[in-house]
Amino acid sequence: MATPLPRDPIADARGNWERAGWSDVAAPMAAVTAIMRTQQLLLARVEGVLKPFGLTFARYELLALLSFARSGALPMNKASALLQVHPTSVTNAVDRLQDAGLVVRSRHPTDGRTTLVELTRQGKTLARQATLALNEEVFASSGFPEQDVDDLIQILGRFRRNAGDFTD
Amino acid sequence: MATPLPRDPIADARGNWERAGWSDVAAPMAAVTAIMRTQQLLLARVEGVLKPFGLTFARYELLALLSFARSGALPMNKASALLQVHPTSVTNAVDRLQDAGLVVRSRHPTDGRTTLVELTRQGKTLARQATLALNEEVFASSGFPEQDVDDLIQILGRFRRNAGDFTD
DNA sequence: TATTGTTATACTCTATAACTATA
DNA sequence: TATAGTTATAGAGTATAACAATA
Repeated sequence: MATPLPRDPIADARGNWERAGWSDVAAPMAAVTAIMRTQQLLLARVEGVLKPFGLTFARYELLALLSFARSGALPMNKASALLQVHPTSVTNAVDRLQDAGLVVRSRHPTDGRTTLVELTRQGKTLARQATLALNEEVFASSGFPEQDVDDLIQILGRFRRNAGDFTD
Repeated sequence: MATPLPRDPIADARGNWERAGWSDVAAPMAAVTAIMRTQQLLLARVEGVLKPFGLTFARYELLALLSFARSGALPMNKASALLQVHPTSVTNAVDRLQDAGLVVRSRHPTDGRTTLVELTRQGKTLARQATLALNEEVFASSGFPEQDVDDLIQILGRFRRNAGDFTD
């Protein structure tokens, strides 16, 4: 971890915005910037935990998704939709995971256009191990007090719904 | 924007965690995942606004930082520290911005090891235009209600301080 | 010796476009 | 015609290691 700065750079940026005459948007600017930075910190932490497993966050997310799929298998486009990433990103991730022996592709029984992805036994095991590591090393001490966790879930849930992520 | 999902995938993941017996970390997992997704949505929005200016978010951040520097110039390592990115990322960004005529490098007057970065007149103009566009098209309607903005700034500020970003 | 910055290299993820195969 | 997926290609950011120059 780098040396802490003597001052909060985002609070400083907010001050700069206000002095420039943009007071009306200074707070949202600060909030958006803080989300960017927080994501960066959390991602580094998560990837640090996943690295020993040979996984990136994107690939872990796919493994985790599959591990909770009822039938154990998902169509590529379903995975793309649920993970909210581009279809080519899924193709890429599945390629790597398949090379690592963690997933296999198979044909859809009735729709010949569709490719299914499924965890191998090895993939199931690794997904579970990686999840336990994340639970213990990241989520159990996330750095957010309990009330903040609840507030974040509410606030970001409203935002994501508003942004069109889901209708629910 | 892709078709909204019928259900919130993060709420579903939280339910999966609880059913797997990981109730104690289900909420922090959901909060962390929500931050990841929110960052993705915001970044896409920001980069969409910056694209017509030929800027990425990383390069814009550097321009904005320089535009608020008192002397108008910053050492590379100072920029790296304030933006909280790797020094090679700054080298890379400055290379591109210099190619575009938006910044120039110069020698530090007293420390020969240090390289200063400074906005050109063109860089100053573009930084201002891009900022006005972001203010208008992103921050003025960020998708967060005013109270949520304030809460986010508080919650994420606590987290970042706790993570060692700043001491303040 | 320590610091600053660059270079070379490599590895992510992402996106567009063109293409095949199937419905 | 529309959909599903792959391929090729490109570009982004990031990181490590080796190196040069300076303190």
